[in-house]
Amino acid sequence: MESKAPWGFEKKLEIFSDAFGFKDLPKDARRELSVSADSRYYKKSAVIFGPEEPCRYFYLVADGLVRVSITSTAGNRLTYLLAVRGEPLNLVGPFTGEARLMAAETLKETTLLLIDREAFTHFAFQHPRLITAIISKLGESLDSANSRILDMQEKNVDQRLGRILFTLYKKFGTTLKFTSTELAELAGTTTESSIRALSKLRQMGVIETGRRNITIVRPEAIEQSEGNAIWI
Amino acid sequence: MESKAPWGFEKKLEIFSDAFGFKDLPKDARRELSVSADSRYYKKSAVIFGPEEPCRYFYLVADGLVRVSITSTAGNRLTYLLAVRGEPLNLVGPFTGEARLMAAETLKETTLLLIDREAFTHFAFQHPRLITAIISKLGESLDSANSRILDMQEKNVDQRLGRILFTLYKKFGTTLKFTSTELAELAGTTTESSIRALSKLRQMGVIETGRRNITIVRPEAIEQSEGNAIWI
DNA sequence: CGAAAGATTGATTGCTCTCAACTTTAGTGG
DNA sequence: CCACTAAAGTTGAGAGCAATCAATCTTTCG
Repeated sequence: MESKAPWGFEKKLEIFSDAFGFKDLPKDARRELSVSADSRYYKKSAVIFGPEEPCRYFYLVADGLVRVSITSTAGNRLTYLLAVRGEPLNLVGPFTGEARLMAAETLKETTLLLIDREAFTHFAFQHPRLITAIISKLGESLDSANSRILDMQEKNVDQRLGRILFTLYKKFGTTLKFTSTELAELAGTTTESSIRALSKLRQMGVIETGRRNITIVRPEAIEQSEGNAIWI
Repeated sequence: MESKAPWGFEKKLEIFSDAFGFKDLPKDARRELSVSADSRYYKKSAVIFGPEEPCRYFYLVADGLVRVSITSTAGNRLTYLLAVRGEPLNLVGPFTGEARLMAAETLKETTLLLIDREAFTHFAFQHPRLITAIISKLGESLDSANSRILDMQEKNVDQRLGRILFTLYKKFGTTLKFTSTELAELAGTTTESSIRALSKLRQMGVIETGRRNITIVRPEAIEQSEGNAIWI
């Protein structure tokens, strides 16, 4: 586990050298960013930003796990992104400054790198590659969201949950530390339905389950043949 | 109806002076674009680009109506954007050049302005305002898509169709020239269910219906109180 | 006038949400 | 260290919505 102390220049540089959109930038540019970025420690279940909240910083996960989600007026939460080391939380906010629907909170102890939004956009405009990476990532997210809409329409809960598990498997490996409720918020269903779907997969020997713990035993059984990938 | 002849400089400039993301650019910049843009005429129901097709141009609607949609392997189509004069069809493609899931086809006779993708991105990188507009628009689309996922989960067909009708009303006015199938593809349901929902609204005196024709009589009856807007 | 597109209605089925009750596990304060 | 409590997991029963299948009718257009 990383310490709560502020991160030094070298450690910050290491993140940027390894992170989405930044790794391909010239070293000088990454140094520049490392200087202007502050690290901030969050304990588990801490709120990073809420919906309707104007954007002040660009956030990059340095260590830990962050859930980015939107919540409907009816109270249903849709998890949109589970961000790990090297992933940004808000690609749009820095450019507009405006509030969106999204909220971000930590699912583990987490350290973020923060860059003042104006400083970030000023930097980005000088680096077309970064802009391209941002737009490309937004495009992927859009494709992913649209695929999820189609899934809601034509796939049943079992299939949606299978897709979610496979996506998580690719991102986190065979051991998934999530509750049934968290999976439900990814699959767009209820906790009960997600438990029932997990139950079937357990009986088929595809997964093993424990409290806050799912092990993928036979990933090939839930592999998605179709294109339409989902990113989480 | 616009002619099939190529558009002259002045008419192209007029579009850019009136279009999303471009209207705030300096006049010289808009002139420059008008020179590099070609106009192209499409008849009704023509395919502009298909899925899995690499991107060669940036497209802007000069006149007409274009549907941008994705189709699942099961054959269900989800309409993602109904683009009218001044709206772009593909904000991401020009930057990545890669194929996405989307397809675009005309719903009316349509004229598009095409800009070679490299020329467009080169131009965009020189105009931060345009970049900001693009990223902002992608953010809105993402919020819209996520709202639609939540709607699929917690709203019934009647409510979803009401929201679609109200959104179309704001964009096109009281007279909507769409089939029940097209509405179904917007609301994420089947043609039959969309007809049944329309039927209820007709009986309540909210709309009047005809072949390929819906008139919104009492828009306030379907006005959405909640935030979570949808853009189409 | 024939054919295709669009609109409509009915009947049936099944999925999944909801509500409810209960068990198990982990964590915490006395 | 134990009792208590909250979180998480589990299962069952019931109800309702909407997809599906099927049949029919109307309108438009070549």
